[in-house]
Amino acid sequence: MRPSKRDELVRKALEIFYREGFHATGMDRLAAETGISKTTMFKHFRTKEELILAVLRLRDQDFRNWLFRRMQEAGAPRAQLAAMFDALAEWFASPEFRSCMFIKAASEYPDPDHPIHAQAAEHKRLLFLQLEKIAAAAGAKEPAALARALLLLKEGAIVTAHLGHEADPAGDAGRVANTLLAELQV
Amino acid sequence: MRPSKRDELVRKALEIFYREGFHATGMDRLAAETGISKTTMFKHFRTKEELILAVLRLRDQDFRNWLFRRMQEAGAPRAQLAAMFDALAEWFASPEFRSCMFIKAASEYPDPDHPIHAQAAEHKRLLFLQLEKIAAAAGAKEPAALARALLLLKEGAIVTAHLGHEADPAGDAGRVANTLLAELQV
DNA sequence: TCCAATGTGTACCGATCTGTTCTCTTTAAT
DNA sequence: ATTAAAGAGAACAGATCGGTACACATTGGA
Repeated sequence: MRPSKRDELVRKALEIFYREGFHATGMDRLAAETGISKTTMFKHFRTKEELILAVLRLRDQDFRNWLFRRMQEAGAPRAQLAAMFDALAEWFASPEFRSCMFIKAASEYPDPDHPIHAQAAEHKRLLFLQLEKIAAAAGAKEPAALARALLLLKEGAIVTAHLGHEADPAGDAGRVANTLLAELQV
Repeated sequence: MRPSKRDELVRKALEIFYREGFHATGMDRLAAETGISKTTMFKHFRTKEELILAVLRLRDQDFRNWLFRRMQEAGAPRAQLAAMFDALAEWFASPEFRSCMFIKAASEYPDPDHPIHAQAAEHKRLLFLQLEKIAAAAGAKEPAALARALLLLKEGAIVTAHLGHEADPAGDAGRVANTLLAELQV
């Protein structure tokens, strides 16, 4: 199995699903827009659901790699935590930004037992684990609590950036985060 | 025009759309589950989109009425702000909870220019205005900034309650909110 | 060179999508 | 009691849905 076409499909499907939504994007349209034949699509993935799961796996890796790389550039653990909101601000400012793919996936597949919903939840769990580590390295008294608080602000900022009229949700979230970092920490 | 059937339709459609999603719910299935004939549905609403817009208007009123009534029961303005997160905790604990209808609507209609997306955004704006008033009444130095921060926490808690594995997102958000209320205020 | 995997193009399947059209029945107010 | 609006029921339209079948082209390695 040459993986090139498969990867190409997943990557292009990611863009289209992210831009248009899961239910709103049919397999025919996917084939037309990617230039990959339906035959091939269904040879690599038995169902649309399997393709979506592969898309979410790719997005999970891409997003976490991107975010934590950006954070690492900030240097010390505490600065890394604050830098998360700078990274978010960049993301929100990009014209392609259309909220978080996993929030959208959970919205379209609201049943928590659905595999797509579960996979989206797994992404959030992995985010939490990485953030908790950094919070511990930053010397937080309660790393898990700090990580949860920062993630609340992150999710809120994403939703608000997509849905609200606010000028700078990432900045707002970052300011709240900074007061938390000043308090919860040695 | 007797409004009873129309209202009944909107109310039942609200439940089903909220539970199953917008694209995932067809008009035929809506007719079957509500017991209201398709003829009647399309007499009251020319398109599915118009029905969804009516559903969102109803949800906006219901939700804001419910939330701010709960908050008012807490008494003083500052206590009202803190009480928002108690109300959220109740909401999250109810078995019907499936995230925020407006976040879901924006997820399924990602284009900000789409009427459904715009209507969802309007709900968030109205929430902000009401919260800003209470923040001002509570004596906040920057009522708008406080309202934005509290809403970030609220949206984050909603998303996390729906998507995450966390035990008590409303409690987490409430604790962060309390530190903000202690700081930003006289 | 030949083989087998991979891919394309196209037609097709039954189901479902939004929305319409028709006839018939119920209902409420004059 | 009459009338006009409102609703039910069911068939239908054209498009699209996820997914399949089949014949043919391209490719890479032995």
